Amino acid sequence: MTIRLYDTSTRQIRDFTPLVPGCVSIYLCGATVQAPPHIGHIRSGLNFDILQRWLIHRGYDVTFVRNVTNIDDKVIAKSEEQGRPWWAIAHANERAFNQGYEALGCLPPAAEPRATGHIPQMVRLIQELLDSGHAYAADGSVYFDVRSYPGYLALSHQDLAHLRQPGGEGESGKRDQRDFALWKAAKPGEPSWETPWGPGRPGWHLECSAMAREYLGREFDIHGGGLDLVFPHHENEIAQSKAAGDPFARFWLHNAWVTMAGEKMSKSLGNSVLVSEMVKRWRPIVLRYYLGTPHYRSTIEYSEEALREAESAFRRIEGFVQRVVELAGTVEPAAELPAAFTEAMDEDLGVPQAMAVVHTTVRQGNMALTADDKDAAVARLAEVRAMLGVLGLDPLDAHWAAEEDQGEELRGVVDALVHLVLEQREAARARKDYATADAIRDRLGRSGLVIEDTPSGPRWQLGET
RNA sequence: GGUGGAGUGGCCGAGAGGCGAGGCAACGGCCUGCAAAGCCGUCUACACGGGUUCAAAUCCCGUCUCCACCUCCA
Repeated sequence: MTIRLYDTSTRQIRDFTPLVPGCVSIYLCGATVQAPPHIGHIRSGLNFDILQRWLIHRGYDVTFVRNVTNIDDKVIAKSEEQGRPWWAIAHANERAFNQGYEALGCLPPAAEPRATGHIPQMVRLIQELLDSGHAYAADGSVYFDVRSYPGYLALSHQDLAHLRQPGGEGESGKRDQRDFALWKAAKPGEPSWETPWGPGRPGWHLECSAMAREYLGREFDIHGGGLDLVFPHHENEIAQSKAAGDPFARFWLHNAWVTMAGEKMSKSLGNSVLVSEMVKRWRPIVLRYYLGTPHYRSTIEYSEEALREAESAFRRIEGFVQRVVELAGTVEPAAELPAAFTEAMDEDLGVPQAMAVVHTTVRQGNMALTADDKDAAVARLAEVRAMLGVLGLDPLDAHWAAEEDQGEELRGVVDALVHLVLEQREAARARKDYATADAIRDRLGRSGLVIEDTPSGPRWQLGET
């Protein structure tokens, strides 16, 4: 069974065969760090994190590069607005992005190259494009001549003749308004780097062509990003790289966005839900479940209710995990995944169908628990852990466990205290003084503790927040 | 104007010609002193109008609504 992926350029799901057997190279367009991330940005990182984890699980040696575009018009505009250096703004936002990725359990990339750290590579690429006649310098800027590259717009299946004429404000010397800047001449006071064409800064798009080549070579397997990057960003990357002779990416994967009241969440629309805010209100693992469970090519309509549902659904899974661990101690993840799970994931990352397998396995595990079949329960937990592990959602994984550990000492103290109280309640129950027993349970409930009586005695846990 | 995407039960969310994905909520049952948790069951849906087919949520034609991109975007 091979992995199949939806390729934007062919508009169909096709078999994925890596360039180098056993190895997969991925370039993901990460952040333009002009503002802190909202949950849509992190969804993108999360979707590709799941892709990476799945490829690793399937035995590939994955090289995952996620770039940081740390210089652009908006970074400069904010710098002027706030009177802070451009690099301080870029770096603060880059840190916020990384905190977001980290909070949601995304594996760190092999490299996170920054645009401004690769000016020489960009200059080299521009020179190649000038030499081959695909680019021209004008007024200190360098533009890409879109009409010189016949494959232009193949990814988005558009026709140059049908594009709306762009406004083209502030860019002088363009031969065609549809040409795009490889290099932008510096205006007075703007950050700039010296080049043969004068001081300036990279145009958006160039950094990705230069850095993908630097880290992954002239040809690599998968290039990813949000759907809104298809045009112009990825089209322009393709034009630059292919015109310079690079075969470039073999598969193009694009994730859908998160919407608010039907509209795309975006910095410019001002309908963003910041990751830093969400992490305060929801457990990160629940956020990951919420953002990572729908199919990556489906829009997620943000809603509080859906998040609450995610919390309930995930708690059900956690409840099973906890009960088996209490019964049998820690259970290692299974080496083999259920076949249905693997089939679902192989087909363009069918996470929703894969989650259905998780839920079904949880139900079987709960049945085993009820039937006192410890071996079966342990086996189901091993499967559940393995499946959740691939999705980055295993509650027993060190990443999430560390989070819980912060309260570990306190938890021990609370446990001792609660059991002291529960002993009184058990005594009351033993003498059938249910009024007292229920009063104790209600009292604990008001403190946020949910008490469950089980055949092996009472247990407690924190209620939903 | 060009290029795409979407509309599925109370809600979320898969599927893409024939076997009720799954979850959340609700209700009924089992279990429980009562709960909780869990298990079993119930709720038979695919925007609208036509058509093709033995069979359509799925294919075709048309219509409506919403969203996105067309040089700031994940």
